[in-house]
Amino acid sequence: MFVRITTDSAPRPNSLRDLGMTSSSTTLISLSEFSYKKGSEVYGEKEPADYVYQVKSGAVRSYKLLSDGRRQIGAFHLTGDIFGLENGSEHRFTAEAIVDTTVRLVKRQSLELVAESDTVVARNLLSMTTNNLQHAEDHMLLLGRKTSLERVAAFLLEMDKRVTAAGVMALPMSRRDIADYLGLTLETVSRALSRLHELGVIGFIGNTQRQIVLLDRHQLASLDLPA
Amino acid sequence: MFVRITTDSAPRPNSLRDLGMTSSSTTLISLSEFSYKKGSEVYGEKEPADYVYQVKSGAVRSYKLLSDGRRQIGAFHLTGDIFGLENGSEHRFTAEAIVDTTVRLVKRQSLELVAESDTVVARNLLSMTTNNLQHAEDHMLLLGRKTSLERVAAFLLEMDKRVTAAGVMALPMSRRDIADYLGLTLETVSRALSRLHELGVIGFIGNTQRQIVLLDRHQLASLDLPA
DNA sequence: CGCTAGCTTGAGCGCTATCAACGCCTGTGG
DNA sequence: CCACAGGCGTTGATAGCGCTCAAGCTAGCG
Repeated sequence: MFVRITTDSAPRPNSLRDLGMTSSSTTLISLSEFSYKKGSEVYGEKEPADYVYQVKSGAVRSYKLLSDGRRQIGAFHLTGDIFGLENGSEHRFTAEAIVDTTVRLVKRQSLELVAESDTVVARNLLSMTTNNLQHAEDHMLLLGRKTSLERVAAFLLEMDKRVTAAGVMALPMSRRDIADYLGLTLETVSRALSRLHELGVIGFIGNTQRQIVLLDRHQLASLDLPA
Repeated sequence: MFVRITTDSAPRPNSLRDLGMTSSSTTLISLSEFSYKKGSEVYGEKEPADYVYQVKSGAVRSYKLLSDGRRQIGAFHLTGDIFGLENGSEHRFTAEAIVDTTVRLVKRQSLELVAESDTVVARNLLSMTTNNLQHAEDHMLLLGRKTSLERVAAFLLEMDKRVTAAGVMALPMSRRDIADYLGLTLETVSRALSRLHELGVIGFIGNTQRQIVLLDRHQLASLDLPA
C-alpha cells in the first residue's frame, strides 16, 4: 500500500531506510550510525545541513538561542524520530543529545538525488515537512496563548503519546528543557507539576522525578483545553 | 533558470500561475478570482482544504481559536502571498479577510495532479511549505522568549520588508490583530508603539495610526535582538 | 563522604493583563 | 449641518501570573 499524502491520516515514514527503500529507484542510500554523549552537539544552527538523522536510541533537543542566552526548544526528538531535515543548505536549530544517543544518518544529497526521480520519496519528504509545520503551528498557539498549567498539561499529553510504556512516562529531559520548550521557567514547570500531583492527576515513581504516571488523562486534557 | 531547493536563497514561487506554468506539463490549471468583504471568512479551521489561494489585493489573517475565545494569529497574508496550502485534507487555520480582499484560487487537487508528474511543481510545493515552517520556527522563539518591546520591534521589521512603500508602512491590521499575532494584548502593543514613538524610532502619519514610518531601523533591530 | 546537579518550595517583584476612562474619526440619520 | 453612536486607539490605575532570587533537599558520583 502506498502512502497517500492527500489524507490527514497519512502515516509518516518511520525510518530513514523506509524513506529510501520503498522507492522503486535502484539508487542505494548509505546508512551509517553515530553516537553522541549526553550534552554533546549533533549540529549547530547555521551549520551546513549535510546529513539527515534518525534517533536510534536516546533523545535530542532542537533549539534556538538569543544572544543573551534565552533559549527556545522547538522540538524533542525521541526514538524513531527523523530530524535535521532542512530544505535550505543550513540548519535552523542547534541539535544536542539530551542523554547518550545513537543516531542513524544519511547524506542529505543522496536523499535529494533519489527524490529527484522518485515521487514516493519526494512525497515523503513533503509529508515530513508538513508534520513538522503542523507541530510548530500548534506550538505557536501554546506559546502565545496558553497559561502555564495548560502548557504543562499539553506537554504531558504530548509526551504520553510518545514515550509511555507500561503506563509510565520516562522523561529524558530536565525541568529546564521542559521550561525552554514551553516558554516558561523551570520553577514554574516544577510548580505546575506539583500542583498536578496535589490534584491527583499525575503520580511520580522512583526517586528521580522523571518517571511520571498519568492518573487521570481526562482531567489532564480538560486542563489543557478548558471548557 | 530553474529553482534549486538545495540553496537557502531559493526564491519562493511568487504566483499561483508560476506554480503551474513553469511546469513542462501540458496540464492547465484553472485560475479563478473571488472577493471577500472586510471581516468575512475565506475558510474555517477543520474545513476541507479544496482550494489554494493567492492574495491579489487586500490582506488576510490566519488564526486558531481556543474554546474560550483566545486567539493566536499564525500569519498575515499580504498581496502576492499564497495561503491555504495544506498537505492534509483539512485547513489547520481559519482565514479571514482583514480588509476587502480579492484572491486568486486554484483547486488543490489539480495542483496535486500536476505535482504528481512534474518535479518542478513538486519542489515548489515543498519549498513553500519549508518557508512556512521557517516562519513558524522563528515565531516560536518570539512567542516563547521575547519581551513585548522585542516582539513589536520584530513585527515592525517584518512588516517593513513586506508592505513599505515610499518609506511608509501602511498596516492593514488593527492593534488587536497585531496583539493576537504577537501573543500580547492590544494595550501592550499600543504602549510599545507609543514607547517606540517617544524614543524617536518610529513616526506616525495621518490621523489613523496605521501608517508608520521607521525612522531608525538600526535601533529597531537592536531592540528586537538586544546585545 | 563530601560535592555537584537537579528539583522543590518560599518570598517578593515586575511585566503584562485587566479594567476603565477618554479622545478621535467615521458614518448615519435627523 | 449637526448630533450621536460605534469602532479604534491611547493612557492610567490596579491586579495577578509567572519570573527572580534564595534556601534546602535528594540522589548520584567521584
